[in-house]
Amino acid sequence: MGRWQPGARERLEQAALDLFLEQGFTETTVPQITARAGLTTRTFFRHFADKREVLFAGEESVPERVARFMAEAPPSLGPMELISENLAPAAAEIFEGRSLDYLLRRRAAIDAEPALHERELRKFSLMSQALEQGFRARGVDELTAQLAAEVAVTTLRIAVTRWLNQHGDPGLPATIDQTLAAMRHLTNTPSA
Amino acid sequence: MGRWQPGARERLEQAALDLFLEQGFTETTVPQITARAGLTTRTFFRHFADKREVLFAGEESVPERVARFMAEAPPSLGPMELISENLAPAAAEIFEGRSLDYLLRRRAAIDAEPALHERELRKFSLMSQALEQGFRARGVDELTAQLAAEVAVTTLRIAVTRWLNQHGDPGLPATIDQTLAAMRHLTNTPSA
DNA sequence: TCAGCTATGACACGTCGTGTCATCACTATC
DNA sequence: GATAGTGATGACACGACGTGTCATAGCTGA
Repeated sequence: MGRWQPGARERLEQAALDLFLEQGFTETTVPQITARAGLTTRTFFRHFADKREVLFAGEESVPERVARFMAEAPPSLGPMELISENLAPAAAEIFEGRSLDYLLRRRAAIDAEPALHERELRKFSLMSQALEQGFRARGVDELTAQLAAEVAVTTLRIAVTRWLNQHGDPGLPATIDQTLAAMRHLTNTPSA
Repeated sequence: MGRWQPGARERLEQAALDLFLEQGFTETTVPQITARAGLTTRTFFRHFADKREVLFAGEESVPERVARFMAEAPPSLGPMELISENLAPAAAEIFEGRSLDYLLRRRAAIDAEPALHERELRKFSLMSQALEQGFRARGVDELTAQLAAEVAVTTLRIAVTRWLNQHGDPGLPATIDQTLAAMRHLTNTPSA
């Protein structure tokens, strides 16, 4: 078994997530994962750069999709307009094909392990960099582009967290809208 | 040399930063660092949890200082007021005792290595969690507390980056004020 | 049938990080 | 000023991570 069996990557992802939830990330060794998937250790590292990456596969294309998304938007839209109108559809595209159950299990594994949490922070950082580039390509000045990118990513991240915490109760678009509204309300509050 | 020589920790930090800048983080082995500092490998890991941590020592106390800071602020201040008035002094306290030259060298090392960048993202994440707790302790609702904490940390992070990129040219407080103003302007822009 | 390509297996190896115990230096107490 | 205690360090072994390298097995097309 294993050699030339299709879906090696998927089998590794499945086995890894199961084991991480069963006995923890640190306690799970790569040989354990590959044994369950019917492969060898060396093959694991041919599919994934490191042990954490098995939970983040297939997300490498998000930044470039973000860039394309922004390039196709009407040039007249300001940064906040762009975020308001396109954050929800972009998020939907990112999560398409992933079941809520998988997302919740994945979330549980990530929350239990600081190393995985760090990897997720990098994912959002990369997304923010792509957004910043997109804003700058639309003529936004550097500082505003940085801030707008961070606002978008932060809003998305918090909204997704809340959405998952409620087991997907209000839809993701509705949660995003709520979060964006709260962000506006917060920053529009007069200060001092 | 080494045994009972005072300042082992500082010697390790110095040697590590030098080597990271000379030949890169990955290419630098822990034995190389300890050899330059006149110690053994085992001692390195008694002072730092892992190889990255040598650049982040002494920052563990930031979250609790943030919590104290917020508990002592006048209860009447809203989240954005609190950020506006206290972000700059808090930042100044964090960076006290670190020379600009050290901060720039450290920045260069971190920017050159994704693993170090990830560690820095975790630092900001911890800071954000502390801020969120502080806001909640002041009676702010959960969503607003999350957002306010992220806004504060994002503003601080971008401001520090810009400040360092300009070699500390306008002072850090001025840069923070500029960044906060840009954030207000961005989110106050009418949308759609 | 054969040649070429790609994924996998097998093995060796360097580095990271930890557990464990002995040893050395500083300190306090008498 | 001798001695016991405390805390940092040295020395060694070891498991896990991740990589380099070559052989091998399966698929593909002529």
